[in-house]
Amino acid sequence: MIYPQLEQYLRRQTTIDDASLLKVTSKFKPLKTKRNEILCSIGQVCKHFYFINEGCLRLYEIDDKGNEVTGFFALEDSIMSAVPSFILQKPSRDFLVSLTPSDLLVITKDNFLKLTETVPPFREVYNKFMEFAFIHSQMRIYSFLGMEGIDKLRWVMEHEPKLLNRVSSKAVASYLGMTNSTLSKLRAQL
Amino acid sequence: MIYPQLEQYLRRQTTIDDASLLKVTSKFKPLKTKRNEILCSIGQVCKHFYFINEGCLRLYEIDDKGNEVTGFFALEDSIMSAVPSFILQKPSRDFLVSLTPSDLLVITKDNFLKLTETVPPFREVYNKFMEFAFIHSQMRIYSFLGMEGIDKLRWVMEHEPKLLNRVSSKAVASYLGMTNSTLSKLRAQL
DNA sequence: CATAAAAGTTGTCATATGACAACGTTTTCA
DNA sequence: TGAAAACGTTGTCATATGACAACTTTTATG
Repeated sequence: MIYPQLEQYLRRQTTIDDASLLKVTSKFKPLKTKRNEILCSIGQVCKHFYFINEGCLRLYEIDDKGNEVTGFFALEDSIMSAVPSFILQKPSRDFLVSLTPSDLLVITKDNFLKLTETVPPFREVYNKFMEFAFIHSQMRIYSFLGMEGIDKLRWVMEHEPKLLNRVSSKAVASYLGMTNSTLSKLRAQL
Repeated sequence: MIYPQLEQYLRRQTTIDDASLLKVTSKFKPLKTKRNEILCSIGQVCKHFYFINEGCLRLYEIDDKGNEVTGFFALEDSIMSAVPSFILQKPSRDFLVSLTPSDLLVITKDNFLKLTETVPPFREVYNKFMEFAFIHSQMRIYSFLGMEGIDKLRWVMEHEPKLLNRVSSKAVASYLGMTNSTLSKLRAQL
């Protein structure tokens, strides 16, 4: 067991024999990051995928007005990347950063792709990640398009309570599509 | 060539030999729908995936206030389903309907899953569909969370111009997260 | 530990958009 | 074809939220 957390994650997502498991995990390398360390910058082509042992990653853009908009948060025991850039292998429109000091495992894009082609259970894991990511994005669209601010806040409290403890107000606001000060006022309202 | 459009779609998405292609396409059955025909209703567990030869499908929810919120439109030469329900095999929170009379090919969930397990190129096609769907949802989140109405409208005009010709104003408004009347006023502004 | 920078709070004010209603137009289908 | 329903437009009004600023609190770092 080189990386027990990653192994458990893979076994939870799929049925995988020990040989394949080793084939997969051996391609990952440990990486410790600092607070606000940039894993992929705007303009870079993202060449890595990450497994989070501990910590928190954030994917976000800067919109036309210069405001940050958060696309995705990922916490421990999940995988993450600057997905659009990783998939399309085009310059990223997003930053991928570790919000807190994090304990990660990294795999290169080439190794990642080779594994999806040669280890069917790994392809399944990747596919499940995409399914989850899509369903999650759809939930956000449904929840945030119509709702008023106070209801969006309640929605996150109910559906992603961890986030509110782990992430700065500023980042939460950028995730809910409102300004800092509006979030602060809504919180005061309860 | 039983279903030339479907075959072309598959060949465009992946490299697939004729035997596999036949294995896949033979599991689809033609289905003609009327305008506003319901393919999956709220509460139903979605058991099918669809390929669109011609027409337009819409996935939408009814929010707490009774307003429609559109999660996804799909036009010809793409595949679609009530994805969250299909994946999780839980009662759907969405309606999946054909906005216009449509010419579809349908495959059952069981056959679909079997194909993803036994025909690797088909798994790849499904995976690419999920990747596209996720990237598209993320684009909407980035574009719609911060933007004002007029900019959202401009965004769709630029990125999905087909939609505005094919789809009712009401449906577009529910896709942009605004009311009918607001969209109408914004259109008047140009 | 001290200082600066970042984050969060709160207030005022302007405005984009929702709610609602009245009305005209288009579509549906019996 | 004609009646009824659905759709789209436009107006008025109320309000949630953004913009901005002043201030306090927390965090980062030498």
